[in-house]
Amino acid sequence: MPYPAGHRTEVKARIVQSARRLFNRRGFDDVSITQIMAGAGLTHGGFYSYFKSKSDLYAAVLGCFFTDPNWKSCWEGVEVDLSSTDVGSQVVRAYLSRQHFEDVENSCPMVALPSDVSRSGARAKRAFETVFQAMVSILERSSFENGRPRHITAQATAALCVGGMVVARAMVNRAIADELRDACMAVALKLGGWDKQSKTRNGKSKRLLLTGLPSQRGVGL
Amino acid sequence: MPYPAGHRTEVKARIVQSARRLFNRRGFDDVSITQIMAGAGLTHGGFYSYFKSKSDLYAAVLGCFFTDPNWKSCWEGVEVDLSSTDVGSQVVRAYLSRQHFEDVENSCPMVALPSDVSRSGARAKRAFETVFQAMVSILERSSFENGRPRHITAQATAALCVGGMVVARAMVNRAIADELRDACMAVALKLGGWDKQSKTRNGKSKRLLLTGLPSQRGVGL
DNA sequence: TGTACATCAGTGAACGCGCGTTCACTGATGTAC
DNA sequence: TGTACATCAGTGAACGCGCGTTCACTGATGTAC
Repeated sequence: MPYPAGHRTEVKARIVQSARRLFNRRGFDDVSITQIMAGAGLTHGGFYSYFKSKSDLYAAVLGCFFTDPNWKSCWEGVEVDLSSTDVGSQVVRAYLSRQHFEDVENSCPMVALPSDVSRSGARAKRAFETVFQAMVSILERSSFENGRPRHITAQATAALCVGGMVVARAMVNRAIADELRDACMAVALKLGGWDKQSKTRNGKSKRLLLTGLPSQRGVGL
Repeated sequence: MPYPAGHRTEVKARIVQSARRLFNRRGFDDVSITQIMAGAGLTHGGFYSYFKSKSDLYAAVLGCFFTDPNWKSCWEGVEVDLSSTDVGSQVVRAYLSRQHFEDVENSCPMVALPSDVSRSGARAKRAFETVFQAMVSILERSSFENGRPRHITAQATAALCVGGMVVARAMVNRAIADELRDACMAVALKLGGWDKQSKTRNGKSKRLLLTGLPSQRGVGL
């Protein structure tokens, strides 16, 4: 066999990563295969030995947001302790953070690509749905509110986080966008009952990769 | 002067309407000028006597969602009484309704195009921001909650409505999407304090055109 | 009322361009002896 | 260790296509007399 085993797998992952960054920034149509391959250090010709078509890659990219365990980094400095009882609180804070707002390339795809997914096929939508459900289930488990079925509150909280970010990113005025993020964060924390708690519990905190939520051991659905 | 005065204005509006429907359904890049002009009953060649470029039209479309007072119809049967004290409640219900969910073509652009706007220029973002702020101000004025500054709650409620719809549209499973809409509606009504009220007050109800909120007399900002 | 005319809204052929996709080829790799 | 070889990952020229955009033209319109 020429070339070491796993070589193709590694290159394919590089292509997907490049595509993810470019799609997050510019959407599906505005990104060319030449650019994606260049981002992976290759030329366009080789593309079709890895993917059947551009749409195929698109679906793979959306799917990989939660199946690919090889995330390199995600929002440096935003740490979430997965074993803590208030993971929900930390997820909300991280999700609506300035860092997540600014880092479009490494953004959660639910924030960067919802419109594109709406117009896509079942495969992309299924990937989106799974990521969202995973987020809901994390919030649900660490929620403190009892007045209403937790599931309902958790669903709304997740929608509030995603919606707040989506809307904030579509604004011109930075100050207004910041204000909106803050408002959403305050209400989301209230909804989960995390506003009565101390902000953080210490302990060794693992970094939570929000774009890869469900692949985290013991967390996903 | 050949041709009646206002002829061009009327045709231009028709082009914008056609573009709006197509953009809502398929986004910016997947819609061609030929299709837009065909939707307005014309051929592609005439386009450039109305708009400088396709991007120019795009900005005009987003801007017109709130400046154009000539909306023909919007969600037949979904009625909102603008003079009622619980407009907020009605806006929330209409916004998260099954009808709005299904009618993609006549959808609020904040639901159909947020990702596209994020990647666009200042003009499109400014239009988006204005529509959102108008929604917030309606919710704020008819809110009943006093525990927290109303403005914060109103911002979050608006983000929740938009976010719930955006996420619901990006899902495969209809039942899950419906459940999400319901959850968001329940929480949004609670946030505004509208859950303690009777559902509707009667009176002559005007139809509220949600995509054109700010242009409604006495309502917008 | 009828005819000649000027205007200009809309037409459709044509353009260049960049894209997705294909494919014959290259040359770096690990293997066999 | 060295040489010949088979494999195949990656290259880049080439393709057809549809797009945005341009422009010389057509023909319907309202006006002038």
